Amino acid sequence: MTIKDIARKAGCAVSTVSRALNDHPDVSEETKQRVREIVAECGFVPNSNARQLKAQHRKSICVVVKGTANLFFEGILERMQSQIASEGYAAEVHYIDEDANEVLTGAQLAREQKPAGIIFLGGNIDYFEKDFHGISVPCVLTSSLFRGLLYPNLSQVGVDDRQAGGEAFRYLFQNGHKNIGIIGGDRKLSYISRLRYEGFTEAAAKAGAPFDETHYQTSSFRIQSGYKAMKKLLARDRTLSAVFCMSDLIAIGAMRAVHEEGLRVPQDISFLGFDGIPLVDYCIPSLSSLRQPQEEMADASVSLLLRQIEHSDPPGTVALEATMAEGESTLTLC
Amino acid sequence: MTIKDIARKAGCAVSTVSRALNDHPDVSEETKQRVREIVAECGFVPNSNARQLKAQHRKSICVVVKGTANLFFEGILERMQSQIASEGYAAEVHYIDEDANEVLTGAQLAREQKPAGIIFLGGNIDYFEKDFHGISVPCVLTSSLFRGLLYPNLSQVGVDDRQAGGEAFRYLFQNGHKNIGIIGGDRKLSYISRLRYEGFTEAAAKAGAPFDETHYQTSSFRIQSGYKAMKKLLARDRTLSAVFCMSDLIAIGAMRAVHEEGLRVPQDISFLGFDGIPLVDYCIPSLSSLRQPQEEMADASVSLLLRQIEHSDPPGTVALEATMAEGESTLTLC
DNA sequence: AAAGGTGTTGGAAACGTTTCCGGTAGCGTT
DNA sequence: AACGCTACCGGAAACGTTTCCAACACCTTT
Repeated sequence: MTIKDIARKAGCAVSTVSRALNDHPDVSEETKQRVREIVAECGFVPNSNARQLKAQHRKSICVVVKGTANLFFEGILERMQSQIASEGYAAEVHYIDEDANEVLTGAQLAREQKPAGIIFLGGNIDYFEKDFHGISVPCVLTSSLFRGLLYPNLSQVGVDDRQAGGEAFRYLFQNGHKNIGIIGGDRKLSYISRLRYEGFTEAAAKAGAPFDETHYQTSSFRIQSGYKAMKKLLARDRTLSAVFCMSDLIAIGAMRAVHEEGLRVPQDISFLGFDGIPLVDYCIPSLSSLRQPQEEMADASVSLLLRQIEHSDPPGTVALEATMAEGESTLTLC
Repeated sequence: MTIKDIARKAGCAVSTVSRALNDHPDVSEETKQRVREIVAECGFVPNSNARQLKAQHRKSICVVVKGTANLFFEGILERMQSQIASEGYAAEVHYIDEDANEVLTGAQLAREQKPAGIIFLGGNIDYFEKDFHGISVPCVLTSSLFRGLLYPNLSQVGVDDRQAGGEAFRYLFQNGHKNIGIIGGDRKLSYISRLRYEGFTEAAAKAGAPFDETHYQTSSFRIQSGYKAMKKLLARDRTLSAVFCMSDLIAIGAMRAVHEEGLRVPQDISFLGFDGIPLVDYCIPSLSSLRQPQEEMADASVSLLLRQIEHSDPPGTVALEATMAEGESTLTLC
């Protein structure tokens, strides 16, 4: 079933059918009506490959997500999907491995599929200048605020992770915690982990309570990994009064580890998570968390991208703030 | 940059370049080599629209997921992605609204994009005969085992929900629970909820402990919804000794509600979840759950679909079993 | 020397759209 | 009667591939 068949049935030329379907002004209302009827009757849908081949671009936005089964990204994604759809674009989600190169994936997508734009959700994003050579697709990086990426078409949306790290320290410190542990990503590989760490330690130094390096435990951002990391941390030092976890799932795993060791949260040890996924309110005890504004991140990403696509606006940067959402997992000591 | 440019640079015809790129046997090794070098040098990637337009089909599999931010589907999806990728197909994930018509979405996808196959993950799946009229794309429904769908190209993968419902009852009953509540989906709309409910009540009747209808509380499968449902259930009857929740997230929300009402899990009230997402092991207390085999579901779905696609095998049905994963949330009364 | 086979290549059609360009009919104006 | 204008429509080229068919060179067989 092609446009040709429709043309034959309607007794007109293919070009007329095409114009009718695209609501072109120079085809009579009568003909349009007839074409539309036949199309509806046959359940005809234009072939998108042919359409896009001709158009040389596609009205679709690719979202490259690094890592799965992570309620934080899911929340953002959900919102992005609906925003993208409401603008008349198709959203295509591509999940990639934790350790895959997201920029390369993006570059391949750009060359092969020619989407109207790409959103990188999460990930570490390096090598932009190398892999994106010769590509000029509008992109948004929704993760953190990087410097010196050298790709001229890249917008950025994210919270200020360094500031959030400082916020984490100040919150715990103001509640009387001096002996604090951190569970986060590998600071050599994960830029956001490095930023949050730096923000935290700088605030600590400023407060005259320098962070003890041995209290940093590297972990992935998964729940199992948080559990294991906490066990290791406890094996080294059982006197910690609080732990800052760089994701809520890490914190949930860590709280379980603490529970199994016979310690209570928050009486014996306090926890502070990061992201503010809906789950934090339903943990027992509910988890204090630095909430990243998921909706705003999604909205800002989509609107930046669309402005780049539709009005050729230059790429922009939207810096948001992580806000403290207090739960029951942090004890006030003093 | 098209195949034409490559041909010009290589000093041969476009057809030769095409054959070289597809590793056709009747082009000399020497020419292939030359073409490959030029392609690599220019970073050329063939236009997938043109390719697919010619091929009349795409080497890609669409996955239609109903509902987001649900760790159960995410786990399956993750596995599916890797299986699909390892078979050389591209996986395209399309999330749709909780209340959208997934079959219609699938039909549209089939007609517009012509994927090699479609996997429906979750959802209620109705109207197949109506919406899929005239379409013949291999499909798999990964959710539950339905009857009478009337689409000849549909495979099914899922656990036996009716049996699992019975299993849920027997587990709680054997542990001495007589006064049991259920939180699940709307049985009029959600087929899996109906099946699980029927399995449960039939087993209850058989055991001589018929289920009290007023102990069924309708909910969506989200955590917030589970929380609210449990509050309602408690308002009606505080003497329940156990609650069977049709998803783990419902159970987590419900346990929080119970906690806020000053009851303890499992001493005052026991919980049994459904799905067996990784999170259940990290709850406090850890959640007993009827585990659906995520990996097997993903593997079976992909392999059924591929057999339909590649060998035109007839669609099949894979019935799996939900297995009890005991946690700390159920108390043995006797 | 003619015929046939093999290995390699080029030309051209085809996939299903969109869009440019030109054409026709009907009408009013000069 | 000739002209221009508008409204509508058809033909054909083009998008970037793949693939069928024909062509050619070279070698082997008769």
